[in-house]
Amino acid sequence: MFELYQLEQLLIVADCGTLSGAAEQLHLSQSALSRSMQRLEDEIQVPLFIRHKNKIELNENGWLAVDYAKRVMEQAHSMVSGIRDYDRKRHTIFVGSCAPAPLWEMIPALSSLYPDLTISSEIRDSQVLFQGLQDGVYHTIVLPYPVESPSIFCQKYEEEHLFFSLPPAHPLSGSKALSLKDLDGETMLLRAQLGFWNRVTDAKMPNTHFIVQEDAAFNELVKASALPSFTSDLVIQREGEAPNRVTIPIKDEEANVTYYCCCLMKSKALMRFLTQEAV
Amino acid sequence: MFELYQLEQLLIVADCGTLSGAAEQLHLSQSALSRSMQRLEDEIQVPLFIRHKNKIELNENGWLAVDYAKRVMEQAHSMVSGIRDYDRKRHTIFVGSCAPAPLWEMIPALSSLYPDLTISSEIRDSQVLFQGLQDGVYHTIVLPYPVESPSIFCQKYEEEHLFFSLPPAHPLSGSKALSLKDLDGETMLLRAQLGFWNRVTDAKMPNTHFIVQEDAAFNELVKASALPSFTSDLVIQREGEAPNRVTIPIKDEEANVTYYCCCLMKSKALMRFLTQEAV
DNA sequence: ATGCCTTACGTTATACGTAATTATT
DNA sequence: AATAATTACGTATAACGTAAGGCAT
Repeated sequence: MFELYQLEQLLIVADCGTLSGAAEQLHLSQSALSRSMQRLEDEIQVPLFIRHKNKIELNENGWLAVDYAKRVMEQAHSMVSGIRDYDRKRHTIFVGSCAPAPLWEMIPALSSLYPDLTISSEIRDSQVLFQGLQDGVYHTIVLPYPVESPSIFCQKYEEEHLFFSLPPAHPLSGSKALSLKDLDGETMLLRAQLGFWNRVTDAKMPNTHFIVQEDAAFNELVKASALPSFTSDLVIQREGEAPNRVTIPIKDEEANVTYYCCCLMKSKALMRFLTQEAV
Repeated sequence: MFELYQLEQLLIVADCGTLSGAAEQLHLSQSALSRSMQRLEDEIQVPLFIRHKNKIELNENGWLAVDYAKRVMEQAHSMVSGIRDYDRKRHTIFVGSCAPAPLWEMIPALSSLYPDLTISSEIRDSQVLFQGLQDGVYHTIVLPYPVESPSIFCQKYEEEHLFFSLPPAHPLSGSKALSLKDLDGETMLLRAQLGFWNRVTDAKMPNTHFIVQEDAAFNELVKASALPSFTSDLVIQREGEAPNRVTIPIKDEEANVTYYCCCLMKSKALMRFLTQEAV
């Protein structure tokens, strides 16, 4: 049987039109390539080239062979990528969360518990997460409500409480507590990728103009801006109090969420990280 | 990139379950196969085997690799057979005839005119031949009637006249000439693969019982039998008079046919054989 | 004790590079 | 003269076989 490297060479030869050009691309001598193509013809037992004295060109068989070779090489490459993907997935824990905060402790906890595995996380709507858990897209998900199902293991993870983060000069910065609607209509800064929190703000602050900023630049932007924004107990726990900002509790019950960590019952072992200390 | 020989080896290993068994099938030493599979893993950069101290087995990646490898090897094999088929067809003249007799001279004539080509012939119904000519299935066909079409080149080839071949003891063996219906109802010997002649006999001799015999054994059977059969001027020209048989002309006009040789106008050059002497 | 896999080491086969040859532009 | 392909010959590399070692049944 011929070998894949010969098919690769054939494709380059077809592309170049000359052996010498193809040989150069292949970092191979002209003569080596010439003989390699001869061996290919010998293997198939059919001429693939029309040989002139100082010119070689593909004949009809040759062009057909090129078509076949492309398909075989594609197959071979998709074999490599397919297996690599499969292996990667086998070594990855896929986590889906309705909000960013739970991931901050979960990912390190899972990493330290499964040091050989990769943790892949994404923030999605709760319904998408729930469906994805059942479809095997996620190994574990974090929802803002508990799930009751015999096939799903669900456990309370942590709470998060939303606060307004106001510049001291803001008219309401002296308040003890505020409602979401109290700031509705203003322009606010908002982190990107907030997950289900966006549902809350959209519902309760329909007239607010949100300037959405990626996580990385968000804190800088807040520091340099006089616009109100949000923070939460988990954010503060992670990043400390924002300098030059007043943190004011939000009275709405939507501002308080309890996260629940779920996985399929058969993967219950995964949840060991809940009972261990995070690193 | 890995090579096809490694995929072939992988398939045998998967089939055998052990390296030593596979190595034997592959006429290869155990150690060579062991290293070859290690190289395969190195190429894909993913483990394919679970290695115990004195046992090796495919892991999940490995089984997936086997699936892929099967497909790649199939592709490679179909590449070889596809190209060979294509090449063979490029070197074959496909001839279709409504009856066997015209082929007896045509095939040698074409062979001597195109010594590098293979001649493939078959006997089919006239409509099938006509369609096949237009579809490119046949390069040239022989019909029992002329064709008038601007895209088809058609030329008279030769005539054939049907005779009864009777044993001397047959009641009608003294006749000067007979009609097909004169023998209808008897049991007759008939060559297989007679093409359009079968239409004639079926139509005009509906009550006759035909014992059909392959060409090879037909003459022997006729010699040893007292049953009537057919012959023709072209058969006699080819094989000589049958011994101990009386040849009687058939009066029906269907017993006389003129063969026409047709090809697509664009392949008219093919028909040079018509103007040359047969070998 | 036998079977099975891996590793080390020396060998062989196969593909390679260099160079010479021929032919074309 | 320059470009391009093939062929001959010596070489290098990559796969191979043998043999040794470890481990399990």
